Amino acid sequence: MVHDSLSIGDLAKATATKVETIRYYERIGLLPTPERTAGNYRSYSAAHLGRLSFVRRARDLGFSIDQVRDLLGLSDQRDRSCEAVDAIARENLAEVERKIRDLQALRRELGSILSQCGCGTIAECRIIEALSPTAM
Amino acid sequence: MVHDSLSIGDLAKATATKVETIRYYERIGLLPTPERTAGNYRSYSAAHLGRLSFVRRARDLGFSIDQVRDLLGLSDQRDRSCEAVDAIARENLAEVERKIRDLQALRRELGSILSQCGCGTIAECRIIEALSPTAM
DNA sequence: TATGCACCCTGTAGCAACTACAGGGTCAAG
DNA sequence: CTTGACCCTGTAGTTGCTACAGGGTGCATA
Repeated sequence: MVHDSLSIGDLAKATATKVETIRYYERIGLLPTPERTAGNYRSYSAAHLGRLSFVRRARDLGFSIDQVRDLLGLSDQRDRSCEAVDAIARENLAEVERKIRDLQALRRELGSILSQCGCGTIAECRIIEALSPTAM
Repeated sequence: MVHDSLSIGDLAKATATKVETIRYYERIGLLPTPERTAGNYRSYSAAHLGRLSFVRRARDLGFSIDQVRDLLGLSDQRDRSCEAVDAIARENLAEVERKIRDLQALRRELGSILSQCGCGTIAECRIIEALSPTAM
């Protein structure tokens, strides 16, 4: 591992992201501006790869860009006051736990649809109930 | 429970949704067109409430409108062929399980940030690693 | 050496999924 | 009978991408 630098296309492939999306994240300050080659090509490191992977997964889990920024801030600004970090972490933890519960309910329901299947029609589908307020 | 009909504002409050968003969902066919009162106000039932709750939660979990439509289809069209339903359920189950794994990794990391806190600064933050490809 | 071809660059415009008015009607309370 | 909270339709703006247009880079290969 002497010069493990990635082109924007490599990074895009490695993270299943569109090249345009990476440039967009750079423009809005979610990814740091990378080095440039002699020919003005962006040149990324493993750190960029890790950060972009995180962003993509967090976005896929339904966090907004601003929430992702907060989460990234937890690792970026470790010289920040502990109270601020704690508040962000605590808030996000509660949301993460709620999402896990919702997804587990959805998984149960999808699983039961699959186990009913192999017959003709669905006996009784409770998929809407799975994510309804009473299932909290 | 004789006449449990809700105004659009009631429904909005009950599901933490903007009134405009509910009308938007109706326009794109995600919510059925409700009854109208004499004064042309939308009048919703408990079924609408359940459906909208489901939509909001699924959206919050990172599913696209089209994916939500598919999931709703699982409960709406129970006369559909079993193979189609099975395919949709199976595909979504895999995605749900991946999201649960990602959220659990994120929860672990947020939890460890909180347990470290109460001191001065963060010892070592692995929040990015929590959602990096190797954590799969 | 040149000439593809795949890739990169900076724009800018379009799309998805809301969100926020503008301009006006409905209705229960006082 | 009017005032304020709510509702209506319609359209324009915002967020988070996504897709070109018009052009440069760089390597293989004829």
